[in-house]
Amino acid sequence: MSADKRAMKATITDVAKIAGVSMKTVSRVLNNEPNVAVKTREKVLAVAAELRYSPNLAAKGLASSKSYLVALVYDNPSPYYIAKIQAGAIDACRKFGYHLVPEPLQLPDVGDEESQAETVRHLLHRLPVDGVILTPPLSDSASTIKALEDMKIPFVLVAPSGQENGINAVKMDDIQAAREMTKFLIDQGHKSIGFIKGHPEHSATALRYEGFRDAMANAKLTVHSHDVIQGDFSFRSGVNAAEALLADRNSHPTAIFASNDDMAAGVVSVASRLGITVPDELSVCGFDDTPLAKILFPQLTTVQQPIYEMGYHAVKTLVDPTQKSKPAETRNLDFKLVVRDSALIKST
Amino acid sequence: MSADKRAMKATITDVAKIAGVSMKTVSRVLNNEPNVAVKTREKVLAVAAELRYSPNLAAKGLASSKSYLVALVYDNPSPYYIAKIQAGAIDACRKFGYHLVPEPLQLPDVGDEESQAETVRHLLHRLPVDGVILTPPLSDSASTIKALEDMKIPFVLVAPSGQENGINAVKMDDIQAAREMTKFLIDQGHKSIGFIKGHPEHSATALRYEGFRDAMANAKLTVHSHDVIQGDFSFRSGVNAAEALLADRNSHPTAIFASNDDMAAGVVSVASRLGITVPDELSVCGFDDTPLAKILFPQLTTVQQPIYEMGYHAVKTLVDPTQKSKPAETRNLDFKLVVRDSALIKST
DNA sequence: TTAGGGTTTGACAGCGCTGTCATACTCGAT
DNA sequence: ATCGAGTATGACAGCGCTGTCAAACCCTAA
Repeated sequence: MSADKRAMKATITDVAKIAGVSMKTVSRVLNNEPNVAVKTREKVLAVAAELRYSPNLAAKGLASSKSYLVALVYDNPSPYYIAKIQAGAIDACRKFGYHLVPEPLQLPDVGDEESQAETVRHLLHRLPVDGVILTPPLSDSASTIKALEDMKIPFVLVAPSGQENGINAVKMDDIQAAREMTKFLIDQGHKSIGFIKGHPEHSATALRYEGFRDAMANAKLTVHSHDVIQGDFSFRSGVNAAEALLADRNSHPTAIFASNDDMAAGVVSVASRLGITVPDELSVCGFDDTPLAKILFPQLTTVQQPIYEMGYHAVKTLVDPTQKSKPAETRNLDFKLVVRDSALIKST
Repeated sequence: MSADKRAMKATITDVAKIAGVSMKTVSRVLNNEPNVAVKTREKVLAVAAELRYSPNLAAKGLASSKSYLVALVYDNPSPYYIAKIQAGAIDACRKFGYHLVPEPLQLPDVGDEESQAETVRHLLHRLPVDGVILTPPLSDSASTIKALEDMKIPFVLVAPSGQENGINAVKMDDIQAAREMTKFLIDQGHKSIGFIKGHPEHSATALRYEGFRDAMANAKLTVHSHDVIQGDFSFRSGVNAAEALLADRNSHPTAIFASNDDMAAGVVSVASRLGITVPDELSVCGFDDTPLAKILFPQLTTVQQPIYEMGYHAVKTLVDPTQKSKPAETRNLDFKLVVRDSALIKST
C-alpha cells in the first residue's frame, strides 16, 4: 500500500467514492446498521480496510449529538482502586468504541456534599459525556446523584453502600466475602478468632463485621468481645489491635481476621516482633488484596475484590446498546478468596 | 435564573443573538482573540455567563481540526506512578481547556518494540489527539517515537533514559538525587555505607549507582565491592541483599542505601528480624517515596520524584500556546529528599 | 401481469463551531 | 477635509458525519 494512504486520514467520502456507493451507505456499514446488501457491505468493508479508514469522533459526535466519552469521576480513593477501575473501564470503552475521561475532584474542591455536586455539575457541563461512573465515596453522595439525574446524564454507581433502587450500580457482597473468609479459618480448625474492624464511617466496615459474626454463629462459635477490636483501616491501628489481641502470650486467638490488608500487615509485624510465627502459631488474613499483601512475608491471605470487573461492567451498562433500555439494576460481582501463606496450615 | 436556562445547552448562536453581535464575535471573545472592543467583550461575556454557555468540544474540534484531547500512553508501570502522572496531566489539561485520555497498552499487546509501536499507531488512529505523553518504558522505545513522528503528533517523553535531542521531555536528575541522599548519609556521620542496585535493565539503576559512587568519592570514602549488592527492585531482592550486607553481626555497614523503597523495606524487615534497630544501629534509605515508605516502621527516608510535576509539565509543553514554537527541550524537574525516621540520627 | 410490502440506496440538510475574507468604522497625519 | 492604516465586526462556507425522507429496487401473492 502506498505511503500516502497510510499517512492521510481517509474520510467517509473517500471510502464512498472508491466503493462506488453513497456516504450514507458507508455510514450504515460502519455502524452495523441493517438493510445493507451483503455484497455492498463486503465491498465497503474492504475499501475501508484498504484505506485504513477510521471515523472522526468529533464529526460523529457533532452529527449524532453523542460524545462517545464516558467520565470516571473519583474523589481521592486509593490509587490502586482507581487504577483498577480505570483499567476495566477503559477495556470496556475500547470494546464499544468509546473513550474514558478521568475526572478527579481536586482536593481544594472537596467539601460538603453540596459543593461536590456542584463541582461535578461544572465538570460535566464543560465536557458533556454520554455516561458517568461514580466511585466511592461519591457513589453515596445523594446530591451528586441528584445533580446527574437533573442533567439527565446516565450514570452507574460503583460499590454504593445503600441498596439503591432504580439506579444502576455494580458492587460486591462484602458480607458474603467476610463470611467465607471466616468459614475458611474455621475450616482450618480455628475456634478462637480475633477480628479487627475498619473505620467506623466506612460503609464496608459494618458489612465485613456482619459477615464475620454470621460465620461464627453458623459454626456455633462465640465471639468474645475482647477479641473484636475497633480499627480504622490504617497500619498503625492494626498494630494497636494486634498488641491488644496478643497481649496474653499464653492465650490469644489462633487467627486474626483484619478488615483490610494494611491492618493485617500491622498484625503480622507485631507477631513477628513478639516472636509469634505466622501462620504456625497465628493465622492472619486481610481484605482487599492490595500489593502490600504480596510484599509481606508471609504473604497475606485476603479477599480480592472484583474492582477491574466493576469498572468494566459499569461502562458496559452505560454504553452497550444491547443492555440499553434494560431496567436499572444493582449487579453483584464475584469476589475471590486468595489463600496465601499467612493463613495456610500446611497439610502434614 | 429560569430553570430552562440551566437545563438547556446554550449555543454560540444563542449568545450572539442575545448580545446583539455575530457568532464570529462571540467566538473571538470566547477564545481570547484580539481586536474586540472592550465593551463588546464585556457584553458577550456577561451574556455567556448568564446563559451558562460552554462550548461544544466536538463542534470546536470539527471546525478547527483539533481534538482538545491529550493521550497518556502507558504500559504497565506501577499504578502509583501512573496515577500521579495522570493527576498532574489532568490538572494541566483543565487549566488549558483540554482533556486527558489514558491509553494503556494491554498486556496481550505487549511484545517486541515494533508491535508496541504498531499498537500505539492503532490507538492514535482511532482517536486522533493533539498530543501524546509517553511514559517509561515507552519513552525509550525508538520505534514508538518514530511512529509518533511519522503521524506528526506532538509528544513529550516522561523520564527517558537517553539524552534526547530535539525532542520534548521531562525528567529528573537521578544521579544528583542519589548523590544528595548519599551526602546526607555521610553528613550524618556514616563512613561505611552499603548500596543495593536496582534491576540491571532499568535505566535508573545505573544513574542512582553513579550518584552514590560520586558522593562517596567526593567524601573520599571507599566503596567496598562487598558493600554493593545487585538487586532487582523487588522486596525479596532487598531481603537477600540485606542478609548479605548484615551477615557479619560485628562489622556491617552503618547505613544502607537501597535503590528503591521496596528493597529498602526488605532491608528494614531483615534488620528487625536480626534485632538490629533502625536507625540507631543501622540507617536505611530508599528511593521513590512510595506509600510503602510511610507504612513501614520506622518510616523510610527516601527520594520523592516530581512525578506529578512531570505529568503537569508534559501537558503544558504540549498545549500551552505561549510555549508553542519553542524549541524542543528536556526539562529537569526538582526531586525532594524526604527525611524520615529510618535514617535520622536524633540529635542528642 | 400487477399491486403491495419489504429491502436497499442515496440526496440533502445541518449538528455548533471556526477560518477566510470582505466590509465598516476610527483616528491621527496631512 | 482627505487619505491611509489600523481596528472591529460580520457573512459565509464547510469541517466529517448522521438523521430524515424519498426513491429505486426486488420479490411474492393475487
